Amino acid sequence: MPVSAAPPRKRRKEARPSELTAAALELFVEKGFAATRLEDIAVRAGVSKGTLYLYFDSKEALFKAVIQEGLVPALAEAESLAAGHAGSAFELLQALIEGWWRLVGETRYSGIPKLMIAESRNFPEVAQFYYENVVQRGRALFAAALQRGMDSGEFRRRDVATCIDVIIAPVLMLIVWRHSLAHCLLVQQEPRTYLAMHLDLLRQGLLGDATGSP
Amino acid sequence: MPVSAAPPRKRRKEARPSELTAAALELFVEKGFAATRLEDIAVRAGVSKGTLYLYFDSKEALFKAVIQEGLVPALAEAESLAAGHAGSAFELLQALIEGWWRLVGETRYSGIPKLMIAESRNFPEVAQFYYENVVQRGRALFAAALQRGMDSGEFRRRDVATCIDVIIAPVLMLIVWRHSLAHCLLVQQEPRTYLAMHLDLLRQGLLGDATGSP
DNA sequence: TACGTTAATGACTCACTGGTCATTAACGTA
DNA sequence: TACGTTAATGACCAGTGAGTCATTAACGTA
Repeated sequence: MPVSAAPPRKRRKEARPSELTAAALELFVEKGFAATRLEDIAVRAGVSKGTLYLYFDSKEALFKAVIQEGLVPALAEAESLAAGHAGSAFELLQALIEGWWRLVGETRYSGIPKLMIAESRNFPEVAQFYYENVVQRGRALFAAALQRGMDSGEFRRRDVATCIDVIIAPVLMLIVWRHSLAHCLLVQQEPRTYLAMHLDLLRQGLLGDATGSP
Repeated sequence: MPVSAAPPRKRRKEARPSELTAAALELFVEKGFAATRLEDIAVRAGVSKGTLYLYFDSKEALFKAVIQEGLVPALAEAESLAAGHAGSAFELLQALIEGWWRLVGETRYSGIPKLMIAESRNFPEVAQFYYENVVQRGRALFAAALQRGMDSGEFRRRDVATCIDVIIAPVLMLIVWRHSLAHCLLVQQEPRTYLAMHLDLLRQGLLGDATGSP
């Protein structure tokens, strides 16, 4: 009887890839691409390093898979959410921010923006993909809401593209913050309070005279 | 006569450290800590790797020096700028954001927030330093402006701590964006336009009834 | 000019990790 | 139960890069 027997192997071809990308996401977000060891990813996924190479050609291929799977589903859901919305433009904006928090902020995928910020310049192709398939689609979602509000006179007229980025920044910063400095500080700000404040300021900032003075 | 003579050495004990931290800052911001080679830093600073070790004990020590020198002087300048300001609270806010852009956004130090976002969790001690000596001091600057505006009735009453973070987020995001995704896209947004939009939305969001309805 | 001090160098070491592959064993099937 | 397929393993290899140190040469001084 061996003192410490190796745990019995399991053959789970179907489940491995997603378990590996899940483990990789966590570690890439925490440490960054270069500082993450494949060995650690494998261990976290409950396999050996060799197994990882059955499913991914290289460390970089694994990284690409993590980004490609990451936010695209959440975005699709957000798009259908927006399509089925019936309230005012501001309520839609509110729903989008709320949805962003529920679909991304509270999930493990909230780490992806931090990861892309850190690694964009090391992986321009991945950055390109992320820009086209996440950033632009996310912007379009907010842009539609803004445009609708301006056309109906609910919002003041402003440059939509610029306006979007200003509106999204606090929402993005919130999750980036929680995955970076906040992790070392135990000074957890309450996310809902923060988002409510953002919407409160926004309500006054967007609503108004409707004259569209530039 | 040697075909390719090594360039003559120069003895410049005083200048080396700052040249090394400058080179290190650029490369750490671009690639991250782990993916940056000390050899590359040395070459960019015009010295050999051995020389680097005359001035810094280790790669991590160099990193700490980069962060510690980085934003502290700019912050001191911003503090004196705020102390000498005489206009309305909103004008002070405007001046702070303008100053932030001039003193940080347009300099090489604008990369530091991106760097800290990427590396905080790998260097909790450095994160702690950064939080206490940069984040908190920066917040205090904005907090004073906000508090003044609320006390005088210029701004609506809101929770100052939360409000600050919402206000700072777009300003921070602007420079983070420029050091990450924007670098791969050539889709350069005009920073001044963006900041003007932020202030425009803010003016409406902060100013108002002064009744302080929560 | 000759000499001593020390800034600067770059070849070297060694630990580490991405990637490989021969071997092992889990599981379905006959 | 016996056997074949293939998922899984982990020892191994090779390239890389942080950190060292004996040697070199710049510069101030006598």
